[in-house]
Amino acid sequence: MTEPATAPLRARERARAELMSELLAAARARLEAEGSAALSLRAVARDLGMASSAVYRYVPSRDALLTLLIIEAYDAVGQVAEQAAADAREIGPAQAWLAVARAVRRWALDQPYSFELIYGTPVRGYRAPDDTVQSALRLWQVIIGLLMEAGGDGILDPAGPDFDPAGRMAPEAYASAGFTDPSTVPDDVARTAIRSATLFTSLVGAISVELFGHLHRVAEDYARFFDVTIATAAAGVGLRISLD
Amino acid sequence: MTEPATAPLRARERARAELMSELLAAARARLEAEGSAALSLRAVARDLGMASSAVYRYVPSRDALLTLLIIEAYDAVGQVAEQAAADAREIGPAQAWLAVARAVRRWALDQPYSFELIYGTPVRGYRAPDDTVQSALRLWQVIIGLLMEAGGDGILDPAGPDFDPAGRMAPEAYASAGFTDPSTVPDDVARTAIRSATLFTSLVGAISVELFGHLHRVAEDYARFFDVTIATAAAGVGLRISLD
DNA sequence: CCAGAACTGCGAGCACTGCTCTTGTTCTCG
DNA sequence: CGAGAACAAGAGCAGTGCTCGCAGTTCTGG
Repeated sequence: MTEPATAPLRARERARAELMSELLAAARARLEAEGSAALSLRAVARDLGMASSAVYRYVPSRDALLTLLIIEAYDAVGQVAEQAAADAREIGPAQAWLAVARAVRRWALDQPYSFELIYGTPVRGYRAPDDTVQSALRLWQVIIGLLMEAGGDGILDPAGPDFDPAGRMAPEAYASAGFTDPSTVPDDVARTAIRSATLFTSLVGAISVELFGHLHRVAEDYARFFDVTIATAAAGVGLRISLD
Repeated sequence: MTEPATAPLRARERARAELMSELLAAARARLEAEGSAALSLRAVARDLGMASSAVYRYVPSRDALLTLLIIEAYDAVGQVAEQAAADAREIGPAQAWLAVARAVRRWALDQPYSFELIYGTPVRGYRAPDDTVQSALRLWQVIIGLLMEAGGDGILDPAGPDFDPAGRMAPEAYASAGFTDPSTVPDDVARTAIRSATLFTSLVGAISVELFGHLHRVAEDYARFFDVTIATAAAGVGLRISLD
């Protein structure tokens, strides 16, 4: 009675929204604690003190719940990268990339199960719905931004092979940059796209390898090894990072 | 009566060994078909026409069965790498590395679930027993061998940062090369070790990123992108690969 | 040769999972 | 107020890993 028109059905909706966020919080807690494989809908229901069947009023399936957590994770890592890039604006794109990479690694080490959720083995039978790509793109855009800036500064001098500039990336990759017709994409933009993918790969690779235990008894100082790996890959695309 | 001394208990042992290999074959088949998460001991038992409880006479747990498959997978990928390196002996270490990387990628694409099993998210609650490291090392040794060869040829001219040569790798890493005292490891060997880790990281990273769907709508020609990524990383450690 | 030990397989059962369906309750809105 | 939507709970199904007791088989040593 207090609110007109738009508000009448708020009571229930608010309860729903509240429970939904509690549900997500509980799910995230279990995820961080035990990993995605052990995330059980029944356990989350118990945490909330409700029957497991009731949870299905809010989430259509366990996979859907995971999808929500995946989006959260993509956003979290994207936000971390954006923040790191913003903080490092003055030290130049090469050192900024190192800062971003370190921040992402830090995030991954702090919440390994969230990292696994998005960059590890995909959940079986799971195909990423389009809801996730928007969030997944945030990290990419940070990388591309840094490369564009470096290109503008004339810093880029790749040590690796110089790539065919056109036709190697998917058209959608350019669409987000505003190029509706792939044939109009300038060569340097195309090159930037490929290079960004290489940087992305080295970042995910370096963290995965460390987090999944493949450096066990191989490297000793993981942080240092990470820096070296990132710097090496960056050098390949023309970003010269100086370490310490 | 036919065989003396050593052979009398063969009947049982042979049956056991035979069933064990059938069991592994069935498990591998299910793994390749549906992935490690869906690998159920009961299903394997059904495939063999025996009760699930009987399987526990041969394998102590599901995780132990996975461990066996993990070792098989490590050996398979190691064997693939060794073969590729042997076949490419004449084209020089740089191009040989490209050939090895391509062969490993091919293997991963052909049996993605096996790749995931060893280089994807580790199975929850699972800690690799020492049985696996021996097999896991085979791929490393191929990489190190190629780098040593390249170092001997004087090809290496890293574009990336020049690493501190000593103290960065774990002592065990050198032990396998015969250096019991890490302080006696020559600088160039230490550098080779770090570089091998970088190459390894780029290889695993490039395959993971492709296989786990992160290039979806980003790259178009995955094989080409893979080559570029490998060549870029290789350039960072001084291996100059030329792509056709 | 044959008794006892070791090995092998089976079925039932426990606790857990995702998910569905039915029943009953509560809220909302015309 | 009263119809209908939204909600919560419980039972139940099919599946999982794993354990235990019971039965048969095979090997081994006296």
